[in-house]
Amino acid sequence: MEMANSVEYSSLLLEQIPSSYAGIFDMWSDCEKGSLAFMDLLGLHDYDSSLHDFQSPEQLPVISPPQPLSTTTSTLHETSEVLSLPATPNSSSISSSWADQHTNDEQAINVVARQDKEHQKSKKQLKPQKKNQKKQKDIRFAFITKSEVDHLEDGYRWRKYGQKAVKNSPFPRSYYRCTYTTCGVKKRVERSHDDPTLVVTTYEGQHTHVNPVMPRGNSSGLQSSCSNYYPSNTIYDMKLSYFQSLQPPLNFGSNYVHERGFVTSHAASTLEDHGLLQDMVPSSKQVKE
DNA sequence: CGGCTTTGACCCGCGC
DNA sequence: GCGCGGGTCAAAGCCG
Repeated sequence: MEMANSVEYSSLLLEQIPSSYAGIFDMWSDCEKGSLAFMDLLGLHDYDSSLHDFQSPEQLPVISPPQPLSTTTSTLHETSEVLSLPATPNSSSISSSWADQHTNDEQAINVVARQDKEHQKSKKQLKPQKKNQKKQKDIRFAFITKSEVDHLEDGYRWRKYGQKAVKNSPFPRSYYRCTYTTCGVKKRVERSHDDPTLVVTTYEGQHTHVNPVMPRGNSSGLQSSCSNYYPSNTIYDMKLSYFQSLQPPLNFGSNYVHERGFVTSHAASTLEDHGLLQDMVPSSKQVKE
């Protein structure tokens, strides 16, 4: 029943993903409405009992990374440029920089979305507070990244607060919390035991603040709509960018796209000068639209 | 010294 | 009721 809906929903969204979409692997629903769907990846292993109820990884459409994303360090640095990272990404306050972390890594993979009905049967509820928080809007999404580093830089600052061994997996799961005082966003990071090169990152909650790392110039629409908690680049960006391509209501100008260093399939068709971005843009042949 | 990671202990839900 | 597994806490240690 519920599950059926979830699957449907997932399929629906998946269909909208350009197979060549550069690096975006999940979707974020309208943040304004607070109707965010819960995005999860499936089938990696028992990574979350609430996540693996619909497909095996083999069944998932794999989104091929754009060609230029090679595994070399240089390319990855290039990538970081493409993503318009801050000039000083290696801020000591950040657990690790994009460049550092992406040494040798590649881009990600695929995604499946679904509503997280189950998350409510959530875990620990030490305080009523938490209980409520959980029940309210547990925005959650996940994505798989092919990377040698576990903790991918997403522009926010995270503090690790736990690590647990995962059943049936040699790889532990790490728990991070956003360091911003009033922000309760968490994220879990773990490796797939099926394919150790895959890293599953699950975000939980919404940031209630601006990206501390990248107070980038206000680029329009997104600010107003997804406002303060959108990160400046990388994964969140990709996510948002992708979502933009699906749902135009947000004012997502080409400037923004360009500046952000990420081009959705939608935007790509309208942009002429991508510069390095071209590396991230799927060739027209690949774009299914 | 502040911020972060590590890690064992603890809590809780769930299945048997 | 008990054991297991997942999630969190918090003290201790590390590091710049």
